Amino acid sequence: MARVSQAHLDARRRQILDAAALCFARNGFHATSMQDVLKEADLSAGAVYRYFSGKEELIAAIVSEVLGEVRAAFDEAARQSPPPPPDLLVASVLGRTLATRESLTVDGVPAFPRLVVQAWSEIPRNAQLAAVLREGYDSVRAAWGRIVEGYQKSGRMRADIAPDHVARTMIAAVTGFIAQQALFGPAPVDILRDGLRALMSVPAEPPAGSQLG
Amino acid sequence: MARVSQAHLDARRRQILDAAALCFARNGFHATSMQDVLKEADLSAGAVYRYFSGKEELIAAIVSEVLGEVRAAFDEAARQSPPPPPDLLVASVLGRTLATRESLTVDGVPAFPRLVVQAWSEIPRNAQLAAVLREGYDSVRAAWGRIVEGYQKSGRMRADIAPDHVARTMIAAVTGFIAQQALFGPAPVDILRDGLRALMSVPAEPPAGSQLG
DNA sequence: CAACTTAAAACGAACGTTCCTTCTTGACAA
DNA sequence: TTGTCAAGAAGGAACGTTCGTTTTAAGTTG
Repeated sequence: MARVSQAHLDARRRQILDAAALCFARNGFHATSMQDVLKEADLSAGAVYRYFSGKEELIAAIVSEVLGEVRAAFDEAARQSPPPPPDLLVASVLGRTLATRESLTVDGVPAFPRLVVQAWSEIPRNAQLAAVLREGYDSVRAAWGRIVEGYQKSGRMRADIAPDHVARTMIAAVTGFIAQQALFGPAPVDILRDGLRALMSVPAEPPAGSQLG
Repeated sequence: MARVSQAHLDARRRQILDAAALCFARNGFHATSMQDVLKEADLSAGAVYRYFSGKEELIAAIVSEVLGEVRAAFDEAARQSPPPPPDLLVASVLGRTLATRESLTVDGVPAFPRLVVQAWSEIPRNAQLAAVLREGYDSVRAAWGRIVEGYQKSGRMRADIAPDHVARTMIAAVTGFIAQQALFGPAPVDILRDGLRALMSVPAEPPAGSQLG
């Protein structure tokens, strides 16, 4: 096989990445051997090492892809106009996240949430990945903070709390729910949306310093 | 050294566990070699293998400890009487979680949140740990569900949403914030408490089927 | 035929673990 | 109180295995 088409090269690369993602979702990055990946991809070592310089590059490629998908989901949700209320915003980013690579399953459950958790676990080890994640996180935080500011300026949300704190809280809700999916299997997005909606109906303590009756 | 006191044996065991926890928080379970642990514990292989049958047992011991601490934090928060409102409930469990093993730091930041994420990443690989986690999660979910029911019955929260959904949402918020700490370093608990408090001030969509003005 | 992909065997390094030795300790006899 | 001894904890080199990777040869296509 010589001078194959670019499409073929791309397909091979994707085939390897998909096989690796499956193995990684099953066993984690470092408990997965290259030979596991080779077997899953039904390819030989020579073939795989033509596309990736080694295991670390394979891990980095998948982590980047996963983090990129998550960030894209957050960004897309933030671009909705007009900005939906918090419960819908959170639900839409979660739905979009869980829709990525839906066909890639391990034991019948989606592999993607597990890959997200695996990616998190890899961050402390890799400064470059950490920088990418940090950049994406900061950007999402800022975008969501602006949306929260909108809530507050339009009077839909009390204004005595830093928008950034609310943004971080909403992000925590989404990522926490992704973790739940990774650990306990899939669940409808409605759970988080409704749960948030219920919380939104609870009367909170008044702002500190406010006049008491 | 022969027939040393039980206290000494316990101290050695803890010394090994602490060293391993530090290494694991730094590099993850499987990228940490036994020799890394030996060096960190300042002990020889013979010593460590007298207390643990192997690396897997070391990992299992630490994961169990970490999950146990997290579960204890959730349980303690749920035992508060009378049950605090959601923002305070969430803040108290988070505070309690982050207070565990506070002195165990890597690069100056607490190791515990990282260990939590590492534990999550290990779950798909180990059915026994998964069962332990599942049991703890279900129990916390049920306990928090009962609290939410209390909110609803006392009229502090709209009652048209399943208590379990709210419980899962609050758990997601806490775990998501733990993940943030693991990835981006420590942050005050107040962020999550205030963020939740702000969300609680947002008027939500009325229940489906409710009469429209 | 030329160019290049794939297969497969094999390599060195690093891993987890074991094994044997050395050293320490507490118990006990004198 | 002191000296001796057995028990067993710790040390550390060495083992076999497995890993990621490289190399070499065969195969395939334009």
